[in-house]
Amino acid sequence: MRKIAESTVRRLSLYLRFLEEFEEQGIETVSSEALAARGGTTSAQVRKDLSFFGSFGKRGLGYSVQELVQKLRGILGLGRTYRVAMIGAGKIGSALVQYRGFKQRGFDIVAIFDTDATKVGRGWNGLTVQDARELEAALQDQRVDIAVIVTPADSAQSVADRCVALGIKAVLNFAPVQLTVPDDVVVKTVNLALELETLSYALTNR
Amino acid sequence: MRKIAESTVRRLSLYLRFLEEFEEQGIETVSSEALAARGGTTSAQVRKDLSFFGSFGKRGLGYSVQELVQKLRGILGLGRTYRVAMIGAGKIGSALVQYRGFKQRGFDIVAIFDTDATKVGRGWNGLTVQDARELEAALQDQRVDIAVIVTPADSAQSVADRCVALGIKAVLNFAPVQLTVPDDVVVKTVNLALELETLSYALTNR
DNA sequence: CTACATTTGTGAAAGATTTCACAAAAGCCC
DNA sequence: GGGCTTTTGTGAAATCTTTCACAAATGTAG
Repeated sequence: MRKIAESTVRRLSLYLRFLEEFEEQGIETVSSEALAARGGTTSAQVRKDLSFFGSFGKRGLGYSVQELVQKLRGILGLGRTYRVAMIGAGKIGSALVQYRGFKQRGFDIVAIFDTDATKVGRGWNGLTVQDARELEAALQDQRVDIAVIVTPADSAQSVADRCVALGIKAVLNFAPVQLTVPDDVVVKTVNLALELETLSYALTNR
Repeated sequence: MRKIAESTVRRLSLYLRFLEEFEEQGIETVSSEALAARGGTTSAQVRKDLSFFGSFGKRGLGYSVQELVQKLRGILGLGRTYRVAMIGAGKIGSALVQYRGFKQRGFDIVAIFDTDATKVGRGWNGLTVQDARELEAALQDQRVDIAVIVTPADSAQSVADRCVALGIKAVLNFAPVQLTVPDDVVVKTVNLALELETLSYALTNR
């Protein structure tokens, strides 16, 4: 498939959210203009984004909300469930585990690890925290699609390396470091410091 | 000042992190090449990014680590402290409050709010959770630079509106909604669902 | 002091993304 | 069915971002 810009994928994901809202409200069709207004972009952008994947609309009418929801789910790969392992049972991990949207969208947390002996063995939303030293043993015989790294900065890279060695191809990283992984592994890093600094920059340069 | 791309600002923020590492290691000068290698970009990109703000290097030698750290701090507006109000005392809020990098970089949390009566009045890292209904009363007579919104999705917009009314010009939003604010207010949204879906897209289209 | 090795800073070229603008399709009304 | 209105899908143009490539500094060694 032709290479699609990350910005496009992010917008598709947003459109999906808005379409789901519309669906709940019982709205049956929507124009690119309406979708754009909801998402703070332009109708041309919406049409262009969708056009990379096909033509889903009806001229003169707009898009069927239901149909577009399905198409976008398909495009984004949300027609299946993903098995997620969380490494790090600290505050952020805890917050994530309880985040409903996770499960709702088909991301099932199937294992949680930590190195802290006081945490290992404790229950966590129906799962038991396992010893991070046993990562390999625990994950060898079960499929994991996505690793969420919520460890301190200094262990994040070594955890990532071990996940890669286990064959995991997608990592969501909350540790404030730049992870190095092979080309066939995708990493998304959520770096709070970066977000704060873009705010600080914006506040300074006005 | 000429408009600078957000991607550039984010990279500057990354460079700063790497330079601080170098500084700790006692490295005194660094080339654009070395900085690029650390950050997974190219030397031309590093030089171009910096060139928007001045010329900080010495030809044939590179950049003084110490000097560049200072320049970048200045550019990013990190030469001061920011007063942060957190609205929502749930798990994510809790994780953020304990995140060291926050205070370390000059972002001081000065107030925490929640609507939940069982949380109001409780101590939280040296602060007392205040009733969110009293947001205006509590913030009217003290400066707040940044609001961090960590509420459920359905109250995020109304909280944002109230922050805007109080004159707050920067918002870091963790609620999974698109916030609408006037042009002179900056919003950064950290949307977990979006990140997961770009991963899911990447896993699907390979 | 000169030749040489580096490495910056920056116009220009290449590449990517967004916006424009309009023909083509589709429904609606008479 | 014909004319009118709406709205898509998409090449082309405009804009933005990254990469290239090289002259200009700067230090070093002989």
